[in-house]
Amino acid sequence: MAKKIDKKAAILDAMLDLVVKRGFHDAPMSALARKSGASPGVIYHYFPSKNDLIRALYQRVAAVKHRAFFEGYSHDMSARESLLHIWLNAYRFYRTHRKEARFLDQYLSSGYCKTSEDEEAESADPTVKRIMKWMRPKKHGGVLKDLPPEAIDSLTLGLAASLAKAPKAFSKDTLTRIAETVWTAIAEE
Amino acid sequence: MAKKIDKKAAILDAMLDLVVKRGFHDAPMSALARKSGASPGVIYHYFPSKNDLIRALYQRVAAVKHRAFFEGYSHDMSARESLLHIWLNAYRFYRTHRKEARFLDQYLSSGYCKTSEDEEAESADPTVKRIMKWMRPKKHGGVLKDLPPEAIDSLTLGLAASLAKAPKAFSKDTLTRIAETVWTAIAEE
Amino acid sequence: MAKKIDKKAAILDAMLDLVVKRGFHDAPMSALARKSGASPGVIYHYFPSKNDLIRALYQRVAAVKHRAFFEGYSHDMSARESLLHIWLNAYRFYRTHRKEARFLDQYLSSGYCKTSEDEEAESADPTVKRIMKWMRPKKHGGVLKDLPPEAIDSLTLGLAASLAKAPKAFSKDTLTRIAETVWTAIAEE
Amino acid sequence: MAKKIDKKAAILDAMLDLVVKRGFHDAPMSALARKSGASPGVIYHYFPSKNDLIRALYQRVAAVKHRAFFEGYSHDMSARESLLHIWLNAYRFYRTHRKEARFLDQYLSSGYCKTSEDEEAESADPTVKRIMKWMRPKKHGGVLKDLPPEAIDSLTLGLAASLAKAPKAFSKDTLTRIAETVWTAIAEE
DNA sequence: AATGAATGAGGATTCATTCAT
DNA sequence: TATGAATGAATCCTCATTCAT
Repeated sequence: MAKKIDKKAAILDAMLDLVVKRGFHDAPMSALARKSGASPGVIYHYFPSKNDLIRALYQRVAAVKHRAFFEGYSHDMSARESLLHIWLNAYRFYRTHRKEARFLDQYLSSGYCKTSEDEEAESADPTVKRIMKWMRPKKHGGVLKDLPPEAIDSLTLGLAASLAKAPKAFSKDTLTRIAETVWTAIAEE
Repeated sequence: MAKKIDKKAAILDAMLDLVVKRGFHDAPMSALARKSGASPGVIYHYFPSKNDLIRALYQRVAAVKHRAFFEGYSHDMSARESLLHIWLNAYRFYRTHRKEARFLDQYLSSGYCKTSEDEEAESADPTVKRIMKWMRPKKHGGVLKDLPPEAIDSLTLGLAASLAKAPKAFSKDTLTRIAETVWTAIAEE
Repeated sequence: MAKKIDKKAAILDAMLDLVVKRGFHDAPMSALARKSGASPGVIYHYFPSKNDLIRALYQRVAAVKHRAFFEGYSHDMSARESLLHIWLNAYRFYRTHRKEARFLDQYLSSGYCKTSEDEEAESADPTVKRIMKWMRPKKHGGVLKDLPPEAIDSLTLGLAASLAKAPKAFSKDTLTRIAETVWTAIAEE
Repeated sequence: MAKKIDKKAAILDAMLDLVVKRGFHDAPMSALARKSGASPGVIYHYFPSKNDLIRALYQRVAAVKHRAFFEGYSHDMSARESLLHIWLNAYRFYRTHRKEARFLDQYLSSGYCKTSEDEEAESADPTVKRIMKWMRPKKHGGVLKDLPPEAIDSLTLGLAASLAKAPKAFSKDTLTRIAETVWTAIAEE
């Protein structure tokens, strides 16, 4: 039964690699079989279809990302502390999971996911809910300037993702400085 | 001969639509033929292969985007004015060319382009060169805070692109306010 | 009108080249157009179809070959002289028309010609008829040993064709010696 | 696993038929699939491409031919006996394998084989090497007259192939007589 | 006569998926 | 569970041929 999990994981790993290296177009099941060491037959034993397999991969990656983002986060942090903490976590995740980052980019832009369930799952999480409470403009009960949510997202997590794509990693100091700059820019007062 | 251009354009238009609606995976030439009203044969008369066709589409889109970004820009603008101007142009472009925006996202994340020629062409432009001169940290001869280029890019054009993805358009006032917030955040002093 | 002939000839020349270089499979009209400098349209002005074009080419080649074989032949030669003369002509033709030789090989083995008219035309020639009279076993009124016609053909013209395929040309002396050896082998007495 | 071989063989058989009946041009994979009873998919499971399939067919045919030529041959035969034996074998092979003969003609003249590996394999065989030792002019250590190798080949195997193309088979007596005529013609003394 | 864009059936090949073993 | 041969529709692309100009 450990085997089961291993094989499933191996298949997902191989698909991750494949999609990152060659794109969703040009990621055939035959190549997946070769790469993963699983026969076409077993792949379909574990996943009902290619679509399901890819969605499963997305969910695995999303779960890992979610865990990484909130690692070490505690409810008694201030809004500022929370943001800085999560922001650094995000950078670290994107930096240490470059394949996953590239996969997410592609998955989200490719329209491979037709359903909107994906995000719903995310926003159902109580921790996320709590954070979202103050991660919004003051006039909506939060602590931030009056900026559209898209702007807030882009200026925080979007920035972390962009920075993680740089060829070299940034020092914690640099990152903290940047995070504080951002905080100043978006926080009210 | 006007027809020639028309047909080529029609094919590219149809491919843009197709990729945006269904993704690079699931954008077969047969569907393109149907959509564009061109026979499979002629498509290959105009483009040597599907790859070339997609690259040509990218180049067309990139050229339009480039023109849009610098529309109305003049060399006697101050750094601040330039940024605000281009930033608004970018937002407008992404807003009025949503298909193009989605295509670019997908093209760049899918690895459909293996060559790096694409960006090189962009940065060879003299206007871009001139702007890039001051769009960098003060210590490198620019007017900005000491931030990595990825951060600058994300905080400016990345933000514009994100905002453009919002369901509703923002008023010019809102946009200007956001742009100024950003300027304050990244400009030195 | 000289142009007409030139263009037709250019097309046939190009096809000869094409077939010899790439084979009947892989000799598309598009390549022919490129090579010959004629547009697809004109090719179809001169030849009703690809099949006809190839048959026309065959006929041109066959005619040239026929002329070459009987060049300098005169009716007052003895059987032995005739054979030697024609045999040397054949060798010379295959040697100086290597493309034509390769084309003939291919044309005849490929079944591109479904009709048997091709050979009929040849054997209708009065000169050929006269020669064929004594190029047969004595008991059928000829001057040769009792060998099947296939053997005679192979030992004479077949041999000439084979020799012509050698990398280097043979001297006239060598050829004459070989021809005499053959004559001795197949002539009665 | 016997099935595997069967299917591969069935595919090759069908291709042999196809090429012989319709030529290399006009031997589409679709027709092959129909004829062989294999789906397009499996054909590509067994052979990476049409080219490889045809080369494989050639190699199979060449191997059969090779075996047939040397059937019953023993090293203690005299040169004369060897030649006669192999010559008769050759005739028999071409006579009983007319499709194979036509295929070889076409394969070799069509330039479908670009590689020269094909012949190399043949001449690496030790039996062939041994025979080739005396199948050459006396002055090169053989037992034959001073004739170019092309001539020797044409006068022996070429002749056998030609005879086999005759509508009717020849009696063993006739063949032996012809073989002896040839031997006399090419052997020294 | 000449062009070359246009056609669309047909070519080789791939690929998600199934199924006998 | 696992295999990998088998399927056949769908893919990208070609090619003989036509036709408006």
